Order: sequence, then C-alpha cells, then structure tokens
Amino acid sequence: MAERGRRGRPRSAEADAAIVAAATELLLRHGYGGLSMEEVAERAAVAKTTLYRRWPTKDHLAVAVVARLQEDDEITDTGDIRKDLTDYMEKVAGGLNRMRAAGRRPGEDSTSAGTVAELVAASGRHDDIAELRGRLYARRNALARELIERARRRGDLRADLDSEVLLDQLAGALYYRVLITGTPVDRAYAERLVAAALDGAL
Amino acid sequence: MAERGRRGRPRSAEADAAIVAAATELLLRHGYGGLSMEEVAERAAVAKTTLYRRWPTKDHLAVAVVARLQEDDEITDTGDIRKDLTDYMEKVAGGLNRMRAAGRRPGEDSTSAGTVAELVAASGRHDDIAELRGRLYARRNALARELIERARRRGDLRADLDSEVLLDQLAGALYYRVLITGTPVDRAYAERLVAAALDGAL
Amino acid sequence: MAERGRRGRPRSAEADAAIVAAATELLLRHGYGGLSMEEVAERAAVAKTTLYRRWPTKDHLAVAVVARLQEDDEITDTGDIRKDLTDYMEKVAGGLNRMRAAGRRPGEDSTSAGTVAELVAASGRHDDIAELRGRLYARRNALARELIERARRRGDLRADLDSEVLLDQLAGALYYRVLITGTPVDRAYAERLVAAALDGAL
Amino acid sequence: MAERGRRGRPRSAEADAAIVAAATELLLRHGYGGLSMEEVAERAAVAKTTLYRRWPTKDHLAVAVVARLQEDDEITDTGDIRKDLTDYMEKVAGGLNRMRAAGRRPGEDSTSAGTVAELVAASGRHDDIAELRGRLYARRNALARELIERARRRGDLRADLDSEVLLDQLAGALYYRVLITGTPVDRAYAERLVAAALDGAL
DNA sequence: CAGTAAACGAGACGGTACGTCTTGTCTTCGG
DNA sequence: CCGAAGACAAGACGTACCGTCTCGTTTACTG
Repeated sequence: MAERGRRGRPRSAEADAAIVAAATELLLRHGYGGLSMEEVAERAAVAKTTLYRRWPTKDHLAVAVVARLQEDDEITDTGDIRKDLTDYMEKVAGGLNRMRAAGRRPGEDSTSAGTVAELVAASGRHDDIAELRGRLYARRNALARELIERARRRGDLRADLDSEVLLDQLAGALYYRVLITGTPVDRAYAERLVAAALDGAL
Repeated sequence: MAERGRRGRPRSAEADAAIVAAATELLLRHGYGGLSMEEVAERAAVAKTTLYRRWPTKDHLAVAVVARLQEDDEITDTGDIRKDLTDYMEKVAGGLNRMRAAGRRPGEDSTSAGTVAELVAASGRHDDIAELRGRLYARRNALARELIERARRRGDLRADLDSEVLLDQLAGALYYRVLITGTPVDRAYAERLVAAALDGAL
Repeated sequence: MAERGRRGRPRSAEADAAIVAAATELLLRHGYGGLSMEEVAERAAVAKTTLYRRWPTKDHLAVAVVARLQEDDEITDTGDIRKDLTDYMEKVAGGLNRMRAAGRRPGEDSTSAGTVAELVAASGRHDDIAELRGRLYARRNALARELIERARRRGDLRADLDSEVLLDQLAGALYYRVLITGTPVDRAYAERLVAAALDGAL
Repeated sequence: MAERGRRGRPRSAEADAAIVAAATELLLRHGYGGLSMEEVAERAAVAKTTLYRRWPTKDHLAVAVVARLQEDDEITDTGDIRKDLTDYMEKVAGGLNRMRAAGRRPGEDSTSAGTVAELVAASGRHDDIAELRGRLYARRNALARELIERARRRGDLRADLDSEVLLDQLAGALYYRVLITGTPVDRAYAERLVAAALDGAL
C-alpha cells in the first residue's frame, strides 16, 4: 500500500512553532484580550493568512495554545488511592494556577482566572471548540475513573460508589474556587478536599 | 454642611427600566456577543450616553443584568439537612440552566454555558466586577454555611466537618458540569451529589 | 418654517479638509494604487470610520478628490469662436496633463495617464459614480455647446452644424491622445485641432 | 550552428487554450474585477504556476485576452474615402461596444466601459504593456493614415490636411463617448462623425 | 534506455489593503 | 444637569487577491 504522496507545498513547521510560541507568550503575558492575531502574525514573522489557514479564528488559536500548555497531567497509580487522587488534584490545580497568572502584572494577586473563563466562553461561540473540549475532558475523566475503579475493585472504596459524582466533586471544587470564588488552591487544599470526599460528611 | 440638594434634571427611571429590559432580552436571546451597547441603546430608545452614565462598561451592564436575574436563591432550613442541601443545589442548578439557554436557538442542546463564562471573564477584566462577584458569593456561601453549621450543632453532621470544602464540592460539581464538561444538571443529579458528599467514598 | 436644528454632533470640517488633503497628496504622488485608505487615515490623523462615513469606498474618495481638482475649467466667450475653443481645449488638456503626472517619478515621461483611466474604471465598478460622472460631463458639455450655439447664431459657424459631434471631436481627440496613444497635448496641438475641426478635411 | 533543440517538457498547448478561454469568459462575464488568477486557474484546471509562467501578471493576461478579441479591424480601400472611413469607424466602435458589455448583467445598459478603462489603467502600471499598446495603436493608425494619404493624393481631400489630427478626431470621438460620456456609438453616429470631420464647421 | 531539464498540479506562503465592527468618548442641540 | 443624536478615535477582525515558493510528478529530448 504505497504511501500516497502529499500534494502541494507542505505546511511549514517553523511557522507552526513560531506562531504557537508568539501566541503563548502574548496569552500568558497580556491575557486573552492582549492576544491579537495581528500581533501574533507580526511577532511570528508570518502572514495573517498563515494563521488563518491553521486556525479559523482567534478563539481556535487561543484554545489550541492552552490545550498544548495543559497537555499532560499524567495520572499515576501507586495503590494508595488517597495519595493518587491528591496528586492528581494538585496537578490539575497547577494547570489552573498557571492560567491564573496570565495577563496579570507580577505581584498582583489574581483573584480569578479570567483567561480560563475566556476559553470556556470561546466554547460557547464555536461548536467545534465545544466539541473538542468535550472530547478532551471525556478522555481526561476516563483515565481518572479507571483509577477509581481499580481502587474499588481492590476494596479500597465503597462498592456502591458513584465515581462520576466523585470526580465532579473533586475537579469541580478546584474549578469553582479558581473561576468563581477566587479562593486559592494548593497542595494543602487538595488534601482537605480528598479527605472530605473520601470520608463523607456524616 | 447642609444637604446639597441635587441639581439639574434627575435621571429617568423609564430609561433605567427600558435599558435593563432591552439588555436582558438581547443577552438571553443572542448571548454575550449579541449584546451590543449600540443595539441596547436603540431598542431602549435611549442614547448611548445614557447607558454609559449608568454603567461604565458593557461588562458592567451585563453583570448587572445577570445579577438581577439570579437575585434570590433563598435557602430554607427544614431541619432535614439532606433535603435542604438538595433543594439548594437544585435552585443553583436552575439559575445556571437558565443562563445555559442564552444565545441558543431553541431545540439546540447547549452543551456548555458560554454566557456564564463570559461573565466570569468579565471579572478578569475589571477589578470592581471581580470584587462585586466576590462579595456576592461570600454572602451566598455564608448563608449556606450557616445551614450546615446548624446541622452540625444538632449532631446531624460530623463534628470535625470541613464546611468550606463541603460547599466547594457541592456547588463546584454543578459549575463544573455546566461550564466545563457540559453534562446535564437536574434534580436527580442534585440528589446523587448530596448523597455522595454526605456519605463519603470509603 | 423654522430651520429644523440638526441633531447630533456635526461632521468635523477639519477632518474633511485633512482627509482630502492627504488623499490628494497621495493620489498625485503615488497614483491610484498608492492611495490607501489606511494611509490616508493615518496622515489625516483620523479614524478609518471617519473616512468611510463620508465616502463608502476608496473609489468614491478618489473620484471626489479628482473632481475637486478639476472643478472649474471656466469657458470664456470673446466672440472669436476659434480662440475661445482653443482656450477651452487648452484648459481641458491642462487638467488631463496634471493627472498624467500622477504617480510618476519626476523626469519620467508618462506616456499615458493611468490614474485617469483608474478613475474611469471606478465608474464601471459603482453605478453611483458613473451617474455622478455623467452629470458632471453633461453640465460641462452644456456650457461648451452654448458657446458654439452663440457662434452659430452670429453666423460664425455653419447653420447646419452638429454641435454634439463637434464637441466629441474636440474633447475626444484630447482624451484619446492622453489615454490611448500617449501622445502629447499642448497649446500647439489645441490650435491644430480646432483648425482642423473648423475647416474640415475636404 | 545546429538548431539547439529545446530541453525539457514543452509547454502545453491545451493549457494555453484553456487559460485564454477561461480568462475570456470571466472577463466578459464579470469584468476586470471578476477576473481572478485563482479562478482562471481553477476553471482551466491548471496550476497558478502555469499561468504565471506565461503571463507575468494578471494585467498582462487581461491585455492579451482583449488583444485577441480585437485582433483584426481590417481597413478596406474602395476609393470612396467617406465610406471607407465610416466603415472603419464602425469597426472600431464595434470592438468598443463589445467590451462595453463586459461584466454587465444582460439588459443593463452599460453607460460606460469600465473594462476598457481597466486595461488602459493596466498600461499605467506596467511599462511593457504601455509599450505594447503603443505599438499596437501605431500600427493601426499607420494603416488608417495610408488610407487618408491615398485619398489626398487622389485629390479627394485637402492638400494641406493634418491627417494625424483627423484620426485623433475620429477615433477620439468614439473613445470619448464610450469611456467618458457614456453615450451610444453606432453606424448612424459614425456617419455623422465622418461627415462633420470632412466638411468642417465653418 | 537512462538521465536530465523543464513543465506541471497542488497548495502553502508573505504581503497588503479592504471594508466592517464595536467600544467608549466627545460635541452639539434641546428640555 | 439630563437626554437624544450621532460623529469620532482606536484598533482588531476576517477576507480577498496577488505573485512567489516549494513540493512531488510527468513529459519530452539527449547522450
């Protein structure tokens, strides 16, 4: 089965890299509002057409940049479910906190993470972005649920556990604090969170 | 220092009402992007000056509109903490679901709530909005925490309960589903959620 | 009948002047291709919106500029029809020659008048410009025809003269040389032209 | 010195034909602005490279297309100078009128001939086109002048006739009407024109 | 018949201007 | 002083085309 030779000039990998680099820089430094296609093109020494050939919209570019930034929060399974969940929560929190700093003058305590919200908002403006985000979180959550399932099968968690809700509670608490209440999220919080979820309130 | 009676023509209450009405209509119908100051002014038969005299920014107007829409999620205390929390969760979910529909053509299943995210994003753009939102959620959460505290004092919840985390878990799960994963949130889910939080995973 | 006071802020006369000045400069210096809305706006220290509020298109602006430049080729009637026609031809030729220089580096012998052609082309792209140009030339020719008619009534021209054709021959020859063949047009040529037209070829 | 046989693959005659056909179609149907290299390439099922290998510029292609369209306005010499000139004028007018229709929706009375002007404008943008056009009109006019000279030698025209001006008057009038005033040009007009030029105005 | 030179299809690329849009301010007149 | 009307500055957006380039492929002539 002969490899069907590609037609036409191939896309430039340099351009790709330069664009993403410039966009990342702008996004982290000046936030979503400070990310302009015009300036990305200029900084990447690339024509605007080259941007739009790859990403049909500023929103798409921004989402791609952030997706790359948060690419891999790997999940490790040590057999200690309490520790594994706490580690995972810390990784997720880390990703969020990195975005939290975006567009803030250093020292300024960013009470919320406008940039994260802007990206969620982008989902609302483009169905394809929404879909992409959906698949992304589905995959991510699937991995975490496997971790939980293994622990349950080992007998470390209740047999009738609602793993979907458990994940919502855990990840949700982080996003809620970062996006909505603007309260801090760190290792200590991750521990309290996992403890509360595992032990219950009764 | 004598009371310095207001000079000049007083602000028109009709204008206020017309503006908020028009803005609400646009926001719910066409989403945040479809809310333009120009069009609000036209529909309210009001000059743009009049808008900006009252709200310094489109973001401020939008936030004000939404704040009005979600004004009152009252908390009731029947003594049955499981039921009370479930009711409260359902109210919060209701508010979110109402925003979820914004800007969607009827029938279209809105996987996420772009408009909610836009408003969170607005917080990231204006410190005063962030502050306002902070105070709003602080008050709201304070009420919910009182409910929990009363239950604990009655002995219905663990003595060493981390009530801050409990609320994060509950509200967070809702926001997470609405904003991030785009999964549905209804009475049934509220029940599962409260059950999981109260009973724990172990 | 009371003058109905204009509503809203009136258009800025300074902006008008600055725009036309900048556009004229660019058009004459760099030709039609060198006239860019972007640069006109910058040079006039004016927003692009201000340009487009006045002229819906680059073509419209360019035409307006040129119309202003050629505004008044007055016709004088001394009673000597040969002299009057020659003078008029010279004036028309002057206007054309001024456009001929547009966009040419000094010293460069412009064989044709691209800019004039660009403006005629603009008529082909916008019906309203075509109409405007039609009215302009109608008025211009009407004045010239009056001159001719007076001469005929005096008995200085044939009684059965076709004055429409006479004008076409005269003005046409000038435009033909400037636009098509690229041959020069000056006072001497104007004299030959009028002589030939009045005396006939037989 | 032996004929140094061409190296490499010869140019495709099919491509040539397809390109010119597509370009002609587009130019006549949608005018100069509607003639885009991109679309010519697509319609001719040819790569853009193939276009630019033959014509360095869109302007060059357009000019070539039109040159082909107006290739031959042959001049016939019957000995009756009035008739011969009228016939020639009619042929020239025919060519212009064909261009006049370009880019017009059928039925729409094209007051002017934007496409002709666009081509003249193209001369202003490329010296080689200007030169080409110069040579073209020189040859054309030379033939017409020979016709006139023969008539003069026969004694059918004044001995001191200015044949250059005579031609400017005749052709100029046609172009002037088509390009500038937008008035119609037909056989009847050609007759009036030749009559006026031959008989004079005095 | 193998080698090579050029044409060719496909499509990415840099560049540039266009015309549109929206925000928030400013200026005028009138109540 | 408020309001209505609308002009204004600023600046990004996404589109369109041009003419150039870089691939891989095809078609001739040539040694």
